Amino acid sequence: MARPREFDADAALNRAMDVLWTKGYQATSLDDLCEATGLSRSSFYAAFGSKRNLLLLSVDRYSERRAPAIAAFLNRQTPIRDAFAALLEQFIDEIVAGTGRRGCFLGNCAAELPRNDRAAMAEVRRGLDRTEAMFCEALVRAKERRELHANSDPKALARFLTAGIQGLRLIGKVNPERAVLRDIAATMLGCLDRSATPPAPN
Amino acid sequence: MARPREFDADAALNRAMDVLWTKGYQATSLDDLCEATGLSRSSFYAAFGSKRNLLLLSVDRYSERRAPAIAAFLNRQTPIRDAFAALLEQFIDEIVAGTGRRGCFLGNCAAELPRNDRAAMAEVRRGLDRTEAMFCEALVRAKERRELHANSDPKALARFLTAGIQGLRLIGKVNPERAVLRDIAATMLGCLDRSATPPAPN
DNA sequence: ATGATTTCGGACTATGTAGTCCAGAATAGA
DNA sequence: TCTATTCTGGACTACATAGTCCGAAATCAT
Repeated sequence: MARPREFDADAALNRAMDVLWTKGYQATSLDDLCEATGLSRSSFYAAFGSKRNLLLLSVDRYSERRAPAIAAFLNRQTPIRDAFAALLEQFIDEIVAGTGRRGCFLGNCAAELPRNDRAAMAEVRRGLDRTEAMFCEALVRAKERRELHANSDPKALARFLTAGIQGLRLIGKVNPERAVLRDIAATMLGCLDRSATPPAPN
Repeated sequence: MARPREFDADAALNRAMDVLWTKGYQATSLDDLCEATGLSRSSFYAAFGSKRNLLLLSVDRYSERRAPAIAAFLNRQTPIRDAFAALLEQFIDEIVAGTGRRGCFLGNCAAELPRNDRAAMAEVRRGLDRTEAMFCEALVRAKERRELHANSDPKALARFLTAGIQGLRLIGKVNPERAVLRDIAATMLGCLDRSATPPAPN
């Protein structure tokens, strides 16, 4: 029994996240956020509480939106090596094209946020843990399919791939050359080959 | 024939770099820098021109200071694999201890700086290229010593290791657990083994 | 000592910032 | 229509910021 809000808080969060991702937290002003979302200051504070709180919401939203995109690669009916190759290839394509030049939002936050902001750090960590877990599950399944050696360690591989992708995307911000990124990705994938079971000779 | 300056510009730059490294560029105020260096505002501007210019100088200084530390590892008379293992181990020790929790200054800058700041990006890139080149030279020497397979690609390996270390240090900011970092480092080193020549059987 | 010259401390400016607040607009129910 | 309730625009506050400026202090050559 009152005036309904004139904006879609969910869409506003998406747009706000996008600005934080592109410009970085510190470099984004409230005016930037209000402009991007179309909200007035009062609506902004009613919806998100504070700039700092918006960051936490944005990090969460980012990893929520990112999960299905990654899952799409990992759930393909192809060898796990090919799945990761395709995933890396897409990151590289986006970097070279320019759209991927802003890096990973989680990585950017990890680099930029002060160490004493424990809540934000925890939120970033949750996001990274999430993709690591997805990687790990896919690798376990691959191991069950005998695509990986019996002595390979899916968890270690997942951790490595998570870190490696962060490294790749970070380098991409500064050095967006396909040749460079391809070298990185190819060598990374070699780690999967190393723990891969060679195709049965019969 | 005039009053001599009362401070050591070189030492001031080191201290300023340290603050930028620890707090990040945007989050560091001129007051922070003046306090850390002991300079007054006028002296600061006389010495460094601007905050932005200090950043460029700091990035350069960082990679200058970092080079010999890395070289010390790579010039050891040990197999290249052991050299990198020791290097990674040290990064991990520093992260776990806390001193390494601020990450790599170059990586932090790459993540934080706006994409349109081409000069700063170029400076960061120069720093990363420098360590990549050092890695590459060491790997070429190792290949000549037959520690690596004849078909291994030192340049690709160097690029991979540069990116991988960035990933490791980034993860370390958020997830400073030895077990995690060890998994990452161990898997990374596996890429060297893969292109290593197995010890001669005789 | 004197004067030319440079450095230093810190006050000052102009702008940008996150966050608050309220008067008026818009709605839903009576 | 009238009222209670919620939303919105934007003015406003209080403070932090990067950078400027100038009088005073310190030095060196003469």
